[in-house]
Amino acid sequence: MILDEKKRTTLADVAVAAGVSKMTASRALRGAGDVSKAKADRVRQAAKEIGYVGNHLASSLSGKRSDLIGVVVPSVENIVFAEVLAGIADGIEGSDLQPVFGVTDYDLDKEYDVVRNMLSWKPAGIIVTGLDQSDATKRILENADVPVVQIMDVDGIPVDACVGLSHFTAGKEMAEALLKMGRKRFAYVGCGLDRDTRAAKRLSGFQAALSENGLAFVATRIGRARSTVKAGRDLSAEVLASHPGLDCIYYSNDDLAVGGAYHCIANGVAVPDELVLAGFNGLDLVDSLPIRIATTRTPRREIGRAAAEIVLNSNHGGGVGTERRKQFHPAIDIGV
Amino acid sequence: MILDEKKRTTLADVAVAAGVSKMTASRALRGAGDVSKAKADRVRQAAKEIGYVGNHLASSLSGKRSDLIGVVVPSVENIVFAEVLAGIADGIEGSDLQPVFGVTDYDLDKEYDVVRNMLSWKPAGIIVTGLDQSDATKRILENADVPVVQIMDVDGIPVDACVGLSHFTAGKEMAEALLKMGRKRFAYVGCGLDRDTRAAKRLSGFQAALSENGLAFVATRIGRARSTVKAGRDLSAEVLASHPGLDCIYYSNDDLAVGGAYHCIANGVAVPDELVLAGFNGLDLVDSLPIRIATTRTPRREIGRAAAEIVLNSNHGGGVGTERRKQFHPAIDIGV
DNA sequence: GATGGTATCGATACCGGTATCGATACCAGT
DNA sequence: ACTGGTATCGATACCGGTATCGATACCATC
Repeated sequence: MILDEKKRTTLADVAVAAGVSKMTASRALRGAGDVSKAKADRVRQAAKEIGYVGNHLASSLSGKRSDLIGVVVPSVENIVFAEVLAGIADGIEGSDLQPVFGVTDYDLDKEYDVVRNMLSWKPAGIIVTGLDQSDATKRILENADVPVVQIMDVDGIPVDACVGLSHFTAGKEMAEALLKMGRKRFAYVGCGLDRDTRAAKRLSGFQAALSENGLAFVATRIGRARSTVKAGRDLSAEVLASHPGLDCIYYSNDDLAVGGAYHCIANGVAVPDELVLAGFNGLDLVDSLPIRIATTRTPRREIGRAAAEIVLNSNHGGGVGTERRKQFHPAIDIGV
Repeated sequence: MILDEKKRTTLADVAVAAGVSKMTASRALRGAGDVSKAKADRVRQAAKEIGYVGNHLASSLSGKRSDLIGVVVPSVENIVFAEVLAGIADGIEGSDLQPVFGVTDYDLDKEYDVVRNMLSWKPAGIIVTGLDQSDATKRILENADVPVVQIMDVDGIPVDACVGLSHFTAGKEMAEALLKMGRKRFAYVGCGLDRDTRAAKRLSGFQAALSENGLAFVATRIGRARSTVKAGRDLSAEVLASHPGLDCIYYSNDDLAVGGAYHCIANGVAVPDELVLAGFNGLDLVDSLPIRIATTRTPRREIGRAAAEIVLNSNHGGGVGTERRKQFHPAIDIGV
């Protein structure tokens, strides 16, 4: 069987078909200069006819960078990061960049491995979650000669560029808003704070606002499990049982807060009159909840898109013009 | 400044440091045979000392396949696919494969482009959602000489391998369970059925069971928007207003069903006594809902993991031994 | 001692593109 | 006619690994 050769068509095939050299074909297809319009058209035509698809591996190896864009997130199950991914997908739409992702499980050593591994693809850019990597990770990022965008957080010094919001401020502003509503007896419910440094920053911002007003948390419940609706429901039940008279619970995020809402609905706790629940993120499922809870609306998708655009610009125009620090100022929704 | 050379260390550096040839170093680091234990140790030692990290692009270009595993999903915002991604991440853990993802937005043409583009990375495998790609897409998948795993669905003929469940059966079994509860006046609420063929399969399974029992949907509401909690809430309100006396609503998925639940809670509709709500997927947020709704619990994470393992096996052992069709039989949760 | 087999290693040719630089042609200016 | 500049193209050397195959050494067997 001589027919049905499995071999993919290569640039050389295109060149032969168009009657030019490989180099000219390469230039024509990339839109690089130094090709006459006539030949460029012939090349494009030939490529289309024989169904040529470039080999990304070859061009990436040869060229300075690849068409891959590395995305490092702590978890993909968390809808927040899924939405960030969606934003990134939006941002690179039409640019033939492709996202590769790595998951760290909030583990700094794993993060180092993932980043290191990612860099060996010579990505066009790398987007990592948070500003608080280990020193070793930051070092390889700095030396990598690749645009680095740290996302979600801006409370700190970025390696290169960062896009996100101040979690300290977010926590503080939420506390101030709740204080203005007249709330006085606060509890805090959170999960995984030792690993999620952004949640910890929100907490300290919240606490700062409380102590400025001579207050402090009446109760604190920090779970070690993942942040889930179920965990929120359980922890809320515990804290409400052990500390009667609370008038507000601040959660480390919406998932937990929704769990709290479920508990209140099931047990007839009047929300928000008797008790105000406050989360963080402004997820879809919060909006349609039969009761209203407070939350900070984070622009997840926009953050992803902005990060992708920074990478794009860095590759396109040399990256000098781009903003190195893009801070969003999320709105607070008090829940009526 | 001669120091601080940006150049990454390469395999040649390792070879020199270990006093062997590039080829021997390559073999030692990969664990390929034909290397004495003494030299292999020396190479590994040298690699560690100079901090060598292999260049994936070069090895991928040279080798038969890359260390990339392509994942094509219709959407990443949908928590269902995010969980599948998490399962894939689980499955490839420890295998130095990295997932690249492409998003199709349920668009067949875009799917073709994404798949085609993905294949040009010579991935170690490609995981695509669903069995119902366009003919052109199926053709390039067949000819690609790459393990292909189609996920979520098994109602049809896979290109290569598939992992998932029968959506027709899932719909049918749910209907049968609800009929057994004595429900008689059914409504259907769904979104995006024209593009989500699996939801459409569930619907026809459900209808098949109904007509076997001499019944049919009293009302049907098909939205064109994305499946969101909000859409579910709105559509539920509509259908309940226009068709009083319904005793069960089947939704195309849990997101919509949760929206329905929110509507019922807010409007005092007794669930499940007066009205049973049935969704699909068994999401986290359904479990902790203050009222109980019916759902089919799909093993999303397991599907992802199984798909990754099929790819892994195909690369490892030649892939002959692996199962080509893995069907899960999801449990139905009737919601008390 | 000749022969055959196995274990170990390295030289060389790729993989499929891109960067670089020199060659050629054509035009304007003097 | 000669020089200089620009536009266009191609030959060649990589990019950093892996596949292939031949060379060498060492041992057992006859």
